[in-house]
Amino acid sequence: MAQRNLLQFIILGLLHQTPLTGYELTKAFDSDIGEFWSAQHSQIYPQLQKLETAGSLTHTEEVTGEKLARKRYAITDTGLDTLNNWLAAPTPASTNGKDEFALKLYFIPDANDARLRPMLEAQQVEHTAKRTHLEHQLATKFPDGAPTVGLGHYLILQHAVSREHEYCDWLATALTHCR
Amino acid sequence: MAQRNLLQFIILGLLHQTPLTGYELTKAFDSDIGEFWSAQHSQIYPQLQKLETAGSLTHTEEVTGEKLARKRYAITDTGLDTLNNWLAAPTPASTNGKDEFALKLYFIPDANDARLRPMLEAQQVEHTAKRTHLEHQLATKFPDGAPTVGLGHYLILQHAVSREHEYCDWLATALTHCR
DNA sequence: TTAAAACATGTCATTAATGACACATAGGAG
DNA sequence: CTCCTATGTGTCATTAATGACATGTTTTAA
Repeated sequence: MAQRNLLQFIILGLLHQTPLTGYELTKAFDSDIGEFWSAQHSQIYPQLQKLETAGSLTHTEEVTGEKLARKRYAITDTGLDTLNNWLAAPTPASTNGKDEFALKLYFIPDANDARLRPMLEAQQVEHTAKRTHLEHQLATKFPDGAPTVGLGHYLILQHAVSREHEYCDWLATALTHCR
Repeated sequence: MAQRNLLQFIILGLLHQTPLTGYELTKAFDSDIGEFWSAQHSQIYPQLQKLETAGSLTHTEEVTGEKLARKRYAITDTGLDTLNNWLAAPTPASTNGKDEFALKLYFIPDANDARLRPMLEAQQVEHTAKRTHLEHQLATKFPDGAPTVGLGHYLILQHAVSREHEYCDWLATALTHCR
C-alpha cells in the first residue's frame, strides 16, 4: 500500500454528520478540516464512487434550477461499521513529521553558516502568520472555550495552535545558536 | 507531481557529508534521519540511478572479500548545485501535519463518548514512549548541549523532543475535557 | 445583458512510495 | 561445517495523490 487511504474515513466521517455532495466535501477541505488535511476534488469524486461500489454510501440525485443535477451522498450501515472500526483501531504514533525545513537544517551542520539566520527568520515569518491565523480561528469558532459537542474539532484546533506555538519557540531558540 | 520528491535532496545531502553505498543510505533512515523521515531501499536504489543519469552523482565499485561488489556514490558539482538550490529555496510552512489521531478525534464530537478516554490514554502511552526515546537520543548524541558543528542535527532532535512534549501536554489537556 | 464567479462532476497522465519478490555474498557463532 | 544474520543490489505490481484537462449550469454583480 502506498499510503493508508485515510481519505475514505474522512469522507465517511463527514457524511456521518450530514449527507453532502462531492462539491461540499471538497469545500470542507478548504475550511474546517483543511487545517490539518488536504484533498482535491479529483481524488474525492473517484473515492465516492469506490465507497458506493463497496456499499458504504448511497446517493440521491437533486436537481437545482433547470437541469443541473447533483449527487448527495449518505452513509450506509456498512459505511458506519467501516468508520467505527477505523475509530476503534489503534493509531500509530507517527507524528510522521515530514518537515522539509527541519531537513534543510540537518544539511547545514555548521552554526556559522551564513544561510542559517535568514532561513530561520523567513520560517519565523511563515509560522508566526500561521499561528496567528489558527489563534484567530480558535477564538472565532470557540469563543467560550471547550464545548461538549464539537469537542474533537476544538481539540484539534487547540492542538494546531500549540503545535505552531512550539514551532515558533523552537525557531527562536535556534536563532540564539547561530551567528 | 504527486509529492515533492525530497528524497533526492536527502540523498544529495547525505552524500555531501561523505560518499556512501545504497545500503548505507538505507541504514541512515533507521538511525539519525529516521527520526523524521523514512525511505525504503526499493526507493533509494532507483533514485540513485536517476541522480546518476542526471549527472548529480558518480559511483565507484568496491569489492569486498571474494566477489561482492558494492557501489559507493559521491556527489558531483552538478549535484552540489542542486542541493544548494534546494537549500536556498523558500520552504512552505506546511507543518503538513497529517495526524491520523487528530482526525479520529474530529469525528468523535461528543465529549461524553465512551471511546474518547481509552483512545487518549492509549495515545498517551505511545507518545510518552516516543518522547522518552527522543530525549534519550538527545542526551546520548549531544551530552554537552548545542554544538557548533552538527547544529542542524541537534536542532531537529531538539525540535522532535519539544514536539512530543507538546503532544503529550495536549493529550493530557484533552483528557481533562472528557468524562 | 453580459461577464465573471461560484456551483457541479468528472477523467487522465504522471509521480512517489510501499511491500513483496528475487538473488547473491560475507562473516560469525555454535 | 552449517546455519543464521548482516551485507548488498536490484525489480515489480499496486496504490495514493497531484495537477491539468474537460464540460456544463446557475447565480450575482456591474
